[in-house]
Amino acid sequence: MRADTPIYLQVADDLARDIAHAEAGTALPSETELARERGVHRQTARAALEELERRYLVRREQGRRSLVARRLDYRIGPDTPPSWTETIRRAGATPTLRTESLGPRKPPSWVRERLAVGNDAMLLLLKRLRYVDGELAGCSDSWIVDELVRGLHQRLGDGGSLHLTFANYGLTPVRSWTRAEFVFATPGIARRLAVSGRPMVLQLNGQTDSARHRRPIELTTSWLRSDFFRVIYETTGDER
Amino acid sequence: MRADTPIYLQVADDLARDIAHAEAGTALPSETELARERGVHRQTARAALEELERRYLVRREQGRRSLVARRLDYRIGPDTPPSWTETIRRAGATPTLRTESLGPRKPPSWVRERLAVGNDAMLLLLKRLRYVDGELAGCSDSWIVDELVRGLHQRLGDGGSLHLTFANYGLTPVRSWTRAEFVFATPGIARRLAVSGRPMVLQLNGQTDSARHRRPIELTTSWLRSDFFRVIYETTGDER
DNA sequence: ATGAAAAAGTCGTCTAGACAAGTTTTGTGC
DNA sequence: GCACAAAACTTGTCTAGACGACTTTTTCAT
Repeated sequence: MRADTPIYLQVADDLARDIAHAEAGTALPSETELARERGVHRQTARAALEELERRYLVRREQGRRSLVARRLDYRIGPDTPPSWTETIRRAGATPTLRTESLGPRKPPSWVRERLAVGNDAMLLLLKRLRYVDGELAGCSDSWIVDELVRGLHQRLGDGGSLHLTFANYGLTPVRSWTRAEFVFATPGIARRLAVSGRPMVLQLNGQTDSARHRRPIELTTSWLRSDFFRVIYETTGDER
Repeated sequence: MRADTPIYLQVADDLARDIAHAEAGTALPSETELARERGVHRQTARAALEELERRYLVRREQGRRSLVARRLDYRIGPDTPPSWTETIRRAGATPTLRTESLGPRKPPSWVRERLAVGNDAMLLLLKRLRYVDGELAGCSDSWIVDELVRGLHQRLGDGGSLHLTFANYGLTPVRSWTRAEFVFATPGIARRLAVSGRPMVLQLNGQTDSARHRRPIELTTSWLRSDFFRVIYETTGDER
C-alpha cells in the first residue's frame, strides 16, 4: 500500500504530518537538503514541496525556503457582515486597505444592469489592494454611483472603509446581494496580487443598497488569495 | 510582457483560450504532439496540460489524451435543498447512489455531540458513492439514529434517497445545519473516489432533524470531486 | 468475422544536469 | 560599526532521456 504511492506523494504526506502542528513561519528543509535526506533527486523533493504548496500548507518564494503557511478562516453565510474589514477583524487579524486608483469610468454591461443605470452613465471605479496583517491578501474593484456620494475622494482617504464612509453621508448601507465562487486568477489579477502562475482565488461579489433611497450604491468584486483563507460556508437553524 | 511569463504558462493560457468554447469531451493534443507543435520539451508541454488540469479545464487519465472537462454548477445558499439528489437534478444532471456499506458502528465524539447521543451509543453508518450521469463524483458517510428508522436496510434499497426514505417513515426531515468547505482529499477519500494524488474536494456537512420529534435524525458528510463541480454561494435580498 | 496477441501510442514518474533569478550570508574597505 | 559588493544558497524553469503502466489500434491465427 506504500509502494503504489509515488515517492513525491509519500514525502509530501510525511512532511504534512510533520508540520501539522508547527507554528506558521517555520522553515522547511530546502529542496536540496530534502533530496539528500530522502535519497531522491531534487526534482522529486521539489514535487513534494509543490504538492504542499497546492494544499496551502506551505508558502514558497523564489530564493527563500518553504515556510509553514498561516491561514485564516473566512466565514460566509447568512450572517456574513457586509464589510470585508469587519470579516477580517472577526477572524482575529488586522485588515488594511490601499487605493490603487479612483476615477470615473464607463461600466461594463453587467454592472449597468445590476446598478440600474443608463447605457452611457459614468460611474466611479475604485480599485484597491487588501492587506491582512501587512501582507497582500486580495484586491477589489468597486463601481460606485457617485451622485449619492459627491466628493468621495476626500472623505474616503487612502485606507478608509467604504461602508463607514457611506455612513458619513447619512446613508444606511445594506448588503442586498452576495455571491462567492472560486475562480482562477486572470493574468491581470495575478499581477495585482503579485503572485506567479494562475492561483485559485475566492471571488466575492457584493452589492450594497441605500436603505433610505431604496436604490443601489455600489457593486464590489473582490479577489482573495485562497492560500490566505480557508473559506467556510455555514448556516445553523435553517427553518425552511 | 510575454517574455516574463514562463513558456508552460503561455502554452497553458493559449490552450485555455482555444478550448474555452469547446464541447466537453473534446480531445486535446497529446503531450508529445504539443511539444512538437510548440517546439518545446515534452516536460514543458506536460506542465502546461497539468496547469489546465489544476484549473479543472481538462480531465487527464493515464494512457488517454487530455479531454475537455465538463463542470456542473453546485449552488449552495440559504435556499439550498437539503437533498443532494435534488441539487444535482436542478443542475440538469442525473444523480445515482450506490451503497458501499451499512451497519452499526460506534460514532466519533463530534458526531455524538451533534446528534446528542450518549457516550456508548451505537449508530448506523451508511457509506455511499455518488454518481453524476454515471460518473463517480463523490462519496458520503451518514450517521443515522436508527431507533427512529427501524429496518432502514430494506426500505432504503441500494440507490434510494435518504430524505425520501425518511418521509416513508412519516418523518418530516428538516435541514438544521449546513457547512461547506474545500479540503484536500485524505488518502482514504482519494481511494474511494478513485482519483490519484490528493485533489481538492468540496466537503459538505449536513444535519437533518425530525420536525415532529424535535430531535436529530442523521448527520452526513459528503466529499465531492471539485473537478466536477463549480461551487457558487449566493444570497439575494439579505435584509439584516 | 472474431477474438486474442502484439504493437503503437500515451501518460506517470524519476533521474540528471544546466542556467537564470531571487535571497541571505559573508567579507571587505572605510 | 556601517555600507556596499561578492559569494553562497535557494528556488524557478527548461532540456534530455529513461522506464513502467495503461489504453488504443493493429495484426494475425482461427
